[in-house]
Amino acid sequence: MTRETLPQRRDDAQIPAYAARLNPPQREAVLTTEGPVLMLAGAGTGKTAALTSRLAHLVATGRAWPSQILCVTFTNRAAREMRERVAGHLGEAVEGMPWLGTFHSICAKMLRRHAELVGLESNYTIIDTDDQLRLLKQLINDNDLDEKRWPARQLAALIDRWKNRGLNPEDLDAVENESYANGRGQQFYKLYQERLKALNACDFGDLLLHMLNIFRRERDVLEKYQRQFRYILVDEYQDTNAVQYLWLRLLAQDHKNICVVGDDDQSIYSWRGAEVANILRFEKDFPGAKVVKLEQNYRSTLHILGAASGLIRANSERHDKTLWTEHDHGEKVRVVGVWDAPEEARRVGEEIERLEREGASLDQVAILVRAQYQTREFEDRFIQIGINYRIIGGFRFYERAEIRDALAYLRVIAQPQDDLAFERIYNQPKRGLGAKTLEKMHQHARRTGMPLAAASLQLADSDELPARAANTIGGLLRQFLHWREQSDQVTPADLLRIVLEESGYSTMLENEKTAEAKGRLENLSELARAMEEYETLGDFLEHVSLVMDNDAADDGEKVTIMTMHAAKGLEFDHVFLPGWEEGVFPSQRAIDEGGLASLEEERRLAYVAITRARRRCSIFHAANRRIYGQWTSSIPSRFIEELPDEHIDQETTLTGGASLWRANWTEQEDPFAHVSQARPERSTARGPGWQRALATGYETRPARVQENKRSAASFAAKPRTDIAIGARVFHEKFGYGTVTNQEGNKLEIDFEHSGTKRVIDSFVKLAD
DNA sequence: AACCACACATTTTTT
DNA sequence: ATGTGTGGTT
Repeated sequence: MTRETLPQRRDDAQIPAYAARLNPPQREAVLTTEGPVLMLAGAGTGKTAALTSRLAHLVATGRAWPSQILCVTFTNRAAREMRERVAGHLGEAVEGMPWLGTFHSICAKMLRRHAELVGLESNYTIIDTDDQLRLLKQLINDNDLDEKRWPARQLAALIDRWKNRGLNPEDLDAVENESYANGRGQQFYKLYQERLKALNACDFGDLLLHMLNIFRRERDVLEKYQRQFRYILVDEYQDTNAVQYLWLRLLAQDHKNICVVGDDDQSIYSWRGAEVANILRFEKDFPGAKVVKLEQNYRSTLHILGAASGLIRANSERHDKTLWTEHDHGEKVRVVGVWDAPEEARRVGEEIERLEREGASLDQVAILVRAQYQTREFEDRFIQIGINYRIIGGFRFYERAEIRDALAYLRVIAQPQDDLAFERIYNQPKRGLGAKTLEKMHQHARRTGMPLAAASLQLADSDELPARAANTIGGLLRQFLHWREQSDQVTPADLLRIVLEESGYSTMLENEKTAEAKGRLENLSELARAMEEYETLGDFLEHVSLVMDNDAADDGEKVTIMTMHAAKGLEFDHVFLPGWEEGVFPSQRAIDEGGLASLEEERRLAYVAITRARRRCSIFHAANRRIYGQWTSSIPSRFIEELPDEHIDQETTLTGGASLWRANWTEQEDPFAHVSQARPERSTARGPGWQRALATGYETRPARVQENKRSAASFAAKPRTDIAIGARVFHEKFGYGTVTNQEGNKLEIDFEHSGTKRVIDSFVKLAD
């Protein structure tokens, strides 16, 4: 961020390298090591530089070892950037910082050590939103609630909100409880938590909440961490929610060496529980806090800064800051009105081509949109005219079906209690197992309290299932036992390859001779490749669940297309901001639901977006746009009017000035007339990765899976004590019979009408 | 148990 | 418009 070299000072000799390029406020923030520090850092004012220098300073002056500093960020990207820059300061001499990471990854790490305190094992699974939703659906259906009337999504959102606020089920008040299914909110929250515990799993919110609960309940654990972390640094403090705040406060309350950095003008996450209030009341929480304001902007030209500052001034709830810069005016922010969205994409495309001709790097060009659906228009256009682009966010690598299937296999191997994963793949590839078999397995699992996989294995060893299904299930489960043994002996990547072959998953895709299947296979070998750097399966799975970003091989220069939210913390020479229309930005939701508060949040988002630009910023608005397949006309965003005139240049492709804008488009006869050019086919080009994967090859011989009595037995539930050899019993399917043999909870029964069968004790009742 | 057709919501944003 | 999830059909 700090690209400028400040005038050299005479006393340089006494200033360590990491502080030499800092301005006076930054330096103050770095050198004030003891006690609470609040760093109010406007956009582009070099807060990361200050933060990383502070880290370097703490280590270099011997105040703390890297392992004694807790440094929390909000996103993985920020953590990565921080790590790299600290490494730059400290050199190779110091081993990386173990406690630098996102709230979630740090809590996950802590929780592995203390899992037993909240009823989990240390190899617990972190489930994602998808699994969470499936789980909740099951709960809702099992408890005779109409999922149509009380959607799982709604419950998921509520639970998330509660967890963000640090509330356990028993902490809910009547109002909260009432918010789902007529007062069953608490009941379902509690059921959900119990279910997670049984699955040895937790969701994202739990990572924080469990650790907070532990800190609240277990003094000694808290004190251990309080002693360990002599210094605490928090990035993007304006984005912290209640749990994060409480968690930090507990950790810092002893020595109070906590330094938080943030900017209330860049608070754009209130919808997920972030409380700007946290940053506003920091001085009350930590009396005597040193407040440092960073106001010199090193990033943008004066016009860009002026436009952004003018816009944000329209907000009422904010700390007034005066950003200034030594840069020159540069070009004014351009505001361009066009007829419709395709024209918008054409214009942006043309300008990018011009920038390219002028020698600009595409890596320095970004298109920032309000919502994901806006990316499509640009994607189509760029494919057509051949501009390289990358879309950040959107469909993620780890969310693709084949990747999730592969991960599900690995999860079952790593964590036999992971029912959700097992359910996902028990018939994938198709094994001829269906809903009926699943129902049987569920029943048995519930009756015995065993995990689904274990219950299924036991079931398969009995005669409860049709022979074919039993064989299939038994075979699959024994494969899992085999893979589980392998998992200690081969690398995670090889394990995946073995599993994909032996399970028939690869074969399934190979038989499907479509381009799509090829792509899937390629994705899977990409996954295996990505796994090479992990030593244990557990490490890899944790990485996958916490670090969902996909920075796979980025070859060549590309234009970046992403949401404004995702762009926070980034900077580009050239920024395009399309879709500044009422209803798109500010979004319709913000307009009709949230009142002033959400409108101000949208405005902060606009501020964030504009301040990403270093040299040039162009704002577009279209008169017509297709949203959800519907053509809609719209008027320019109110944010455009709020930009100070002296910093912008307006233009429109329509006849007449901007003032006639509205009259112009309403009178146009046929808004659809020129919109109908054919779209090019989506490119399906595939790299050579897939052929390479085939050529490389590996053992493809099917597994020879031997009986594994030991592991099977280790799954077994407690045998019943009320049944003995000779007892007369009743079985729903086979009728009455006499027990002729008992081995653990497996019975051999001579049935009066069905002959001799092996069944599981929980399936029979004692006959009277 | 696999396949197909229809209805439906979905589009903010992320760990 | 597009994708998902449900329900009905073969």
